[in-house]
Amino acid sequence: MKKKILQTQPYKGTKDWYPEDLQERNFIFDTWIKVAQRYGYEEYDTPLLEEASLYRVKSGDEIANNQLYSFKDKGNREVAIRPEMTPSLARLVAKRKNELTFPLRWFNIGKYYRYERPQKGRNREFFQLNIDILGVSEISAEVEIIQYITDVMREFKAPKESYELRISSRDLLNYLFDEIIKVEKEMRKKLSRALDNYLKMEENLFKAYLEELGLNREQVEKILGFLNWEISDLKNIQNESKGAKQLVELFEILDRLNTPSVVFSPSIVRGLAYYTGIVLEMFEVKQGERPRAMFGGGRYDNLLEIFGKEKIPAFGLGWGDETTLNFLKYNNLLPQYSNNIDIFVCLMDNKLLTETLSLTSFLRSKDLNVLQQLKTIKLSKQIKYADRKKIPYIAILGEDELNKGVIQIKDMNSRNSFLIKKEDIIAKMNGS
RNA sequence: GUGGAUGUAGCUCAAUAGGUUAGAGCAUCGGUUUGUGGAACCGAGGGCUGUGGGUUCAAGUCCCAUCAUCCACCCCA
Repeated sequence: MKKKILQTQPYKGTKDWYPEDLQERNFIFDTWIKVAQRYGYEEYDTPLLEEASLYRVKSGDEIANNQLYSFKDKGNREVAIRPEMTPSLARLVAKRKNELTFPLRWFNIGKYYRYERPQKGRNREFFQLNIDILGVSEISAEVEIIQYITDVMREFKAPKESYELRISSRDLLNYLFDEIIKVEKEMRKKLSRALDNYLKMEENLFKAYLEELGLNREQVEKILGFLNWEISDLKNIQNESKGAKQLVELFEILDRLNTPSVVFSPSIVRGLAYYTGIVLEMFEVKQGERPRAMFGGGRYDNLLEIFGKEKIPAFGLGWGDETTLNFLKYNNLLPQYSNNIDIFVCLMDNKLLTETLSLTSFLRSKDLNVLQQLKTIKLSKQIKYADRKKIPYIAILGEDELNKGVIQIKDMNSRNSFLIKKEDIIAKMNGS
């Protein structure tokens, strides 16, 4: 019988996280968390598994069926691995709606699965930060989340020109559809997708595409006009369009706050699902390349409808790990890898094992991260090992040191070593 | 789901036109005498050439299938 040899590569669309990789990921997570807490947001979590129906309520949604990892459990329940956070968030909020104190400011960093064709920045398993504010219908909610984004980018030390936060409004889009070109439901869907692609396509091709969809010349010209609107144009229609009014207000505030890298961009649409007002999308800007989307978010005021509860105004975003990692790598903003080990304790002789271990325990009790050599090999090998691991100090406790009642400490950078009483080690290491 | 490109050691790549036992650099491990690292020199391990089948005296190389990766669509809740 031939033995089946297993492959070492991970399941399609997933990846392994070696210590160096995990440290990069944690750098992102730590930054997200640190800034979120600075804004008073509280962390929550939900199960990885949910009943599949939670994602199927938006019936007819092909995506929910095709890209959902789902299966029947042993009790014949249809279960799905969560592909996004928002329905779960809605569930948690709906369940305790009457006892929660609004506004609610919550965040979570979690793992998600989507069954789709992997490509750059898009895997089947991915992580996402979800940060949401619930219970505020005013534009100040948008402002706060945008400030959060800006602060995270600042923590990342991302140059202003390396990214661009594009903002638009679903209400403004509806104004275009209802008042300017007057189109019906089906056409809106197709048009929304087309608009989303505007910046990717050449203008002639874009025009041709719109005509192909069945729009007349006049409508096409009006759409192109719309796509070139700036905030100043919105001021003229403030009284007719709620979206325009909100965008004008939002950008006035962002301007006064000197918010970097934010632009009004009428082509931002963001999916079709539940967004109701302001929508935004973060883009990575590279020289000589088309900007690439990093993450997005928006206002979704109909959140609790599926649970038969009263609506709650909400604004939030989902920020993925992979695109962010690519962004930080490209801009060289990731910290150098470090294993955080402070000192390496050599083992000179098996007879000295207990003495050595108690030295190590002592150092650990002083809050140092200590790596202990566990078998006696040549000292040069031990030092080499510590060097490879870039440990800044090593401690040597042999017969000589033991007789004198001292420890030998070696500073790996200066290559100097000195004898010292173990009680004085901490002060010496901090002082030097 | 559609179209295209690519799979050789941990990594980057070689292997004339199909022709011995698939090579090199980097990395890893060991040694250059026994309590002191980075260099240099010497040496070792590591490959079912992604997987399965086919053609052939002979396949890393040609053909088919399959899996995976990358790119462009689709989509992005």
